[in-house]
Amino acid sequence: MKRNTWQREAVREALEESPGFVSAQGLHATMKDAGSEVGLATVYRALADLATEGDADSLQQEGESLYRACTPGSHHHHLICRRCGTTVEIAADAVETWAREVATLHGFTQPHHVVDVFGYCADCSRLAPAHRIL
Amino acid sequence: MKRNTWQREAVREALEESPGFVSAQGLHATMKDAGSEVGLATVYRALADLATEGDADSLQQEGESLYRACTPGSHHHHLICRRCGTTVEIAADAVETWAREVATLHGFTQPHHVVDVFGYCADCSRLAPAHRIL
DNA sequence: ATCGTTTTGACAACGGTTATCAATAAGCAT
DNA sequence: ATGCTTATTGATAACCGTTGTCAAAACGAT
Repeated sequence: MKRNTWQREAVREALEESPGFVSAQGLHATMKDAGSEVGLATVYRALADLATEGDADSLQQEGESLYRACTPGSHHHHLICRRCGTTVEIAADAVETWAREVATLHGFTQPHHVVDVFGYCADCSRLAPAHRIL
Repeated sequence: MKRNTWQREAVREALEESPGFVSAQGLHATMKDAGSEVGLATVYRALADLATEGDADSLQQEGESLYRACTPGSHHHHLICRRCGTTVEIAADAVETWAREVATLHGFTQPHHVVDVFGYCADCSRLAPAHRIL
């Protein structure tokens, strides 16, 4: 049976207070700074649980998993700032149906999809002129 | 100045002969089995170069980077079989414009996007009935 | 309070990737 | 061809995020 511990709840709360996507290690550091004495392994486990339960979104960037609290049950995608990490949730039914259709068209079943848009948010666009070509 | 070595060319050719996405280590093993004596580090470097030059697509799955040769210059996405790795290149102008629009709408600049669809291809759907719920 | 089972957490181990650095070889100039 | 400069190679070590280990702690039912 699944048990409720203050650690898991602390991770959930810390995640909800984080503005954008955070890494497990980052969240652990934040929590430690805030005085919460939670083990690193526990943070990893709690985040993985939250993700499988649908209470958190996760994405992979540069070899590490990033997490973000999300409204449970709703399927959506993200618009993420490459510099500051600010994230906007975006829903796009058109993309959902497109993904399903293109999969079926090629005989694929049980389709999943990964759709994320990265860029520089308004603020960071202002601060950082294009010294990055991409 | 950029130099041409037989190692880099060997990696390019091995990648082009691979049917789906391959990992750096997998490609290295394949090449070694085929008698090509190329260092692992070199394979990593060559694949990274190919990806930045636009001659290879890359995606991240389960903590590792996978690569695939692609027609240079063309932007497209993939429909990937979760079981056998077979890959279909898909073009979707609708998704391209959608990504650009949603980014601009929220004030984001220099938008990139990651759009990949995973599923079980026709063959694998037949072989593996749904003992995986997702 | 007691008990059985789950969870925790410090640390080791793991796996993919990158850095190191001496040895090699590509490409240019002569 | 020869030498020279410098990018590249490759064996290995280091790195870093993540997961396994396992004894100790604690949840929840009784």
